[in-house]
Amino acid sequence: MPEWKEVIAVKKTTLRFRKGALLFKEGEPVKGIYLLYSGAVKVHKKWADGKELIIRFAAVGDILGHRGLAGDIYPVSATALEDSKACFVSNPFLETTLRADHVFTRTLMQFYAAELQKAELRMRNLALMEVKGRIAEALLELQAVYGTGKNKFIRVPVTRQDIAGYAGTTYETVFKFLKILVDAKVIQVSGKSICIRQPGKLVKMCDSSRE
Amino acid sequence: MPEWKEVIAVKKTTLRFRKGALLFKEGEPVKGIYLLYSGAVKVHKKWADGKELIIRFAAVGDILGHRGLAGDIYPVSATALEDSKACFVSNPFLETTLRADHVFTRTLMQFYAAELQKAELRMRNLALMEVKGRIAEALLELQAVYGTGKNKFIRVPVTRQDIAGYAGTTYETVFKFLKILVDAKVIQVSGKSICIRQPGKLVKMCDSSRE
DNA sequence: CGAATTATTGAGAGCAATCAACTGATGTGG
DNA sequence: CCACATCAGTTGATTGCTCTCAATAATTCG
Repeated sequence: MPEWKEVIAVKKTTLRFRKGALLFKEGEPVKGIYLLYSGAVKVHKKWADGKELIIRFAAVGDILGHRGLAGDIYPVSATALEDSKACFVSNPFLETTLRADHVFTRTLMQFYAAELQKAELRMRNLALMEVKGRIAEALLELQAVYGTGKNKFIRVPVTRQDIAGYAGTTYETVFKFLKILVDAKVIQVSGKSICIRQPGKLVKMCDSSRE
Repeated sequence: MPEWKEVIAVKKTTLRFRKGALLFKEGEPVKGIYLLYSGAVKVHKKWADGKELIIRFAAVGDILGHRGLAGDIYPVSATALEDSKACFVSNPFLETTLRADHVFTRTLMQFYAAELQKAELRMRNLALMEVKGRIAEALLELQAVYGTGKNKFIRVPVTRQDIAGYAGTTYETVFKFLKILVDAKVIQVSGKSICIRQPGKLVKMCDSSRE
């Protein structure tokens, strides 16, 4: 866990969340931010018809709920992908820290700037890549965020529904494309775990000429 | 212009940019940030085949190039939509200000947080809305950013190419949909100017049930 | 006035969403 | 133990939208 994040981790109000539990919900008043201690969390935003887009996947050490710093209500929801623990930092405590520790404030600002760059990259991908490419993106992103364990399998249980939610497509489309990838031996699926066997081929199959 | 931005505007190194001129370019080393004094600027990001996505439209008072704070090179380009003036703030000066003025640093951080929220909203729209809805978004966004002058026309010259670039679609598709909107008397076009006559109907025609 | 660029329009193809059907696993009541 | 229901996972067919390409019209510019 990056050192700077320990500044806010001093306040050890650790909360536990069962798989599927909500850390916070879109529209609720902002009470503070969370620092993920263990587990995995998805941040998502609703749309019509029960559709939603997964904004990002958060791993151990990541900050959650910081979007709320700009307003009074959370613009997104956060749901545990597996049993997780998170350190909760209340707004008053955060305020005090921001006022007292200017280095921390600057580091947090740079963290925001970096998040913004990622968001822009993702905006571009969502707008210009076609669905296959976005699904590939989702897989690569999951691996980048959570890493791989034994057998090179991605270290988090993901449903096809989640992949669809991240790629901005439907369950069925994800299903069909994953099947193609499995048949081509580019990836391997076992239960809720996925293993990327040939990342290069994966990218190539999405013909999405990268920047 | 918001007061707080004047903190960095003290340094009056005002630069002029002709319509179409680049303020900075994707991939170039970051030299500083810009504060737009007059005119209008688009921020865009390249992709394959000469395609690009317009990340945002900036109006007078907006900050440009701040994404670069997180890295050494600009992740995006900025191009003047019309003759513009921008106050350039070099990195060293910005560094000094950030170190000295902590209130400014905090305000800038909150600005980032707000930008992040906007980016997420846009991510969701780009991923889940269909093309018509995204074009409508583009029009409404342009009006929100630049406002309207006499005749209620949006106060900036926009090409259909730019609308396509913002909506993540093609020139022809924008052309055809705008024609439908004009025929339905929802909007009005005159040269490079656009006027939204019936915003409600515009939203409805995109069937995109809003949040 | 001719050339080159840009605007406009139509036809066609391809992709992905939707819908519907099927499979198999699990559970429930008789 | 079996018949039935339920539900998630899986697959195919269809439809509609949007991109691409191409052809024509209009405009700018030399």
